Formats: sequence, C-alpha cells, structure tokens
Amino acid sequence: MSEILYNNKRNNKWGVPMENSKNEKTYETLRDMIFNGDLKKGEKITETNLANTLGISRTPVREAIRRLEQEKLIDNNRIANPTERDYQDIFEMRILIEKFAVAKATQFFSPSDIEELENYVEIGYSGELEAKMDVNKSFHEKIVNGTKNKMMIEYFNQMQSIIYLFRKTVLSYKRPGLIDEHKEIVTAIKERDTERAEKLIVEHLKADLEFGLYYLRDDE
Amino acid sequence: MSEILYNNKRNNKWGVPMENSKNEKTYETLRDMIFNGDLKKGEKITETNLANTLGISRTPVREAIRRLEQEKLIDNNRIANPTERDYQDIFEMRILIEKFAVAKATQFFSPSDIEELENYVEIGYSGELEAKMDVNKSFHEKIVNGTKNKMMIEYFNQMQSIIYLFRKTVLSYKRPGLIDEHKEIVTAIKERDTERAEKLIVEHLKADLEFGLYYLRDDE
DNA sequence: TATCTCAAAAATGTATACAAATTATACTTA
DNA sequence: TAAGTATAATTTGTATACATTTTTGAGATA
Repeated sequence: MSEILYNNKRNNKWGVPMENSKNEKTYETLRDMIFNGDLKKGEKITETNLANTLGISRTPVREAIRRLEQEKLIDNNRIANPTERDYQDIFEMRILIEKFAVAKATQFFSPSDIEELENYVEIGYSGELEAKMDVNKSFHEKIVNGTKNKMMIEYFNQMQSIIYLFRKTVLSYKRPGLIDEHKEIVTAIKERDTERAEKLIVEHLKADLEFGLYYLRDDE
Repeated sequence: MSEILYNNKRNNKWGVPMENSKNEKTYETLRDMIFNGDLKKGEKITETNLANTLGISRTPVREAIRRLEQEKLIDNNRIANPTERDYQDIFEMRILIEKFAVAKATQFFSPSDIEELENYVEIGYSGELEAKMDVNKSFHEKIVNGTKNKMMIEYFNQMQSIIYLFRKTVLSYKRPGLIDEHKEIVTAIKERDTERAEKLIVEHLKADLEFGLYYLRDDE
C-alpha cells in the first residue's frame, strides 16, 4: 500500500504538521484498513470494537472516526459504500475546481512548474502501476495547488480519500488514454491556451468518471 | 442573535439530525460566542478554560472545538481572525459554486422555486435588518440547494460560518443595491437566461466581497 | 540588557469509569 | 406467526484521573 497521506493534520504554531501520535496514527491505520479492505464497504463499526482491535482506548479512535466521517470514509457508524450518485457529485465538484485551477495554470505556471507536470507524464508512461497511481494524483494536485487558494486546496484534498477509494475499486488508473490526456493538458498549459486546457481537463475528468462507473456497475 | 443554524449535525439512521445534547449545544454556544464577540477574534482559548466557563467537562468542548476548526472559526487554539486573503479565497470558491448553481436554477427551477426566491427579494426590501440577513442567506442557500449535489451543498454550508462572520463584521447586508441585484438574478432565472444569471451572480458576489473588504480595512 | 536554562505550571493526549441512550433478545399476546 | 413489549446487553456520551507535551517564568550567565 502506498505511503501517500491524504492528510488533514492539525498544525502547530509554526505551521508544521505535528504527529498527534496515537490520534494521527489511528486515523492513518483506519483509513488504510478501509482502503485495503480490512474494513469492508458497508461494514458496521463500533468505537469499542476498533479500540479493542487496535489495543488502545476509545478516545483516539473516536477522533479518528470523526476525521474519517469528515472525509466520508465513514458514515453512520458504517464504512462508506458510495453510490454512483455520490461519485457523480464528487466529480461535479472536482470539475469545478480543476477547471478553475487549470485556467490559473495556463496564466501563471512557470517553466519549472510545467516541467514538473511533464515529469509526471513521463513517469505515467514508463512507471509501475503503483507509481502511475501516485503520479496521477500528483499531476492533479500540482494543478490545484496552483490556485494558491487554501480553502480550495483543502476541500480538494478532503475529496482525495473518496477518489482514492473509487480508483482503487475500479482500477481507473488503467484507463486507456489517461496519460495521453495528461500530456495534451500540459501542452495546452504550455501554449497558454486557457480555453483548450479547460475543455481538456473537463473531458479528462468526465472520461475518468465514466470509465470508473462502467466497472463499478459490475461490482455491485 | 438569530437562530440560524449553520449546521453540520451528524444524522441518525433515519437521516434526521439528532441533538447530541451537550456536544451539539456546546458547539452552538461556542459558535454564537464567537459570532457575538464574547470570544474575540484572535483570542487564545483552551479546552480547560472553556470547559470551566461552561461548567462541563472537556470532552464535549473538545469535540465542539474540532467542528469549529473544521469551519475555520477556530484555528491553532485561537479564535479565527481571517485575513483579507482568507475572505478572497472563500469568495473565489463561493463564486465557483454559485455560478454553477445558478446555471442549474435557470435550467431546472420550477415556478414555485422561483416564487420562493421572489419572496426573499420582497422581504429583502421590506424587512428589518435581522430579517434581511436571514433572507440573504436563504436566497443563496436556495440557489445552491438547487444543485442537488450533497457534497457541494455541504461545503457551501461549511463556508457559511466564516461568511456570517464577514457580514457581521462589515455589515455588508446594508450594501446599497444588494436586493436589487437579487431581483435581477431572479429575473434572469425566470427568463431562463443562463449566461446572464451567471454573469449577474458573479458580479453580485464580487461586489459583496469588495464592499466588505472596504470596511474591513478600517477595522484593523 | 539579552538570551539561556531548567523547573513549575498549565494544557493537551489518553485511559478509564460511569451515565444515558440505543439496539438486540426473549417473551407475551393478538 | 406477527407484532409488540420489557429487559438485558451493547454502545456511545460525558466526566475524571493520569501521562505526556508545551508553555511560562524566574534566575543564571554572557
């Protein structure tokens, strides 16, 4: 399992994320248990149980659960089992943010920013499956970070957990053309062609969703 | 102080918000203390102190603080003191959402939906200051709810707390033309003129922000 | 005076005990 | 049998005690 942290850590006074030790670790553990299926979709959970399983008290479990509820990985004392509609909603929101972000990118990205994106494309072609997944995330993250809008970036990051679950479920990083589309987007950014970049990223995200939903429908 | 609940309640299995008693009440109390200035912007807070003040244990205070952190009303053990930049970021996000939402409204709002909006405009003209504030919120909320996108609606609601703080600080509901703009937007929706409605709401929100920032600059 | 060090104080993190609420189960009754 | 009801079991909410970390502040030293 990859080491990516879809994080939401609280910051200390220097703005540096701190390890709230148990709290933080519990959150990560539970999140990973959801991702890798140790905790199954729709499964009922209790604080008591999880605390026993992890050999700690309910207090840190409680806080971890609250965070996971925030990210919609837990809902109503159950492990999330997002519906098609849930995914559509998320992608609708994502499209709004990323369309805005890519426009900023065409206006403001420096050559080195663009180089970074090209690098992700490169790895997307050549890397292992695990690397592909990471790099796909980095690609979109890089673009969204370009908004420099703290709130927007935070909301985007919060959505990552569900998006990760989606990708994992439907293996959508295997979708044909995915990296080609990334490449085209970078080209549009490079050419400072805002409208084209917007159009491309919207299509890219819609294709992603459609591909995913197609396989999701078999699963359930 | 108005009774509006910028809520984020957890739901029970029937989807009905439940009163987590102390937890919920503590959240509301603290939020209102922030809104009405009992807790001042930038003021340092501690769980211990608040618990003593409210005459309860730290546990529910803790959870309430977490929720307020989520809404950015508390940050880093201090009552929030948003910067101009923070407000700009929020409005950037808001514009994205509301522009999308108003487009949906022009496409899908029924006569009775539109009537509801007209009603808010009416009260906006005739009502007391308190009512004006409520109705302004209802107006925008109605439009955003029209997206029927749960995630979008939730994020929008989360932003309401900071937006409320902003309005309260700068009395932006007193802005000249505010209700006229609402009226124009309703007209555009009624005429199913998507582009015009989008344009108007974006201008409306930008004007709101500018007006607010103008007065905010004096304050600090 | 400035800043450094270290102990005391205070705050937060975590565990645990108890209370209140919810859920499950066995029994009753129609 | 189905539906309802009362009680037991479980679970979550809240308080409290203790552990660990962070902050404060007094005194030492340059």
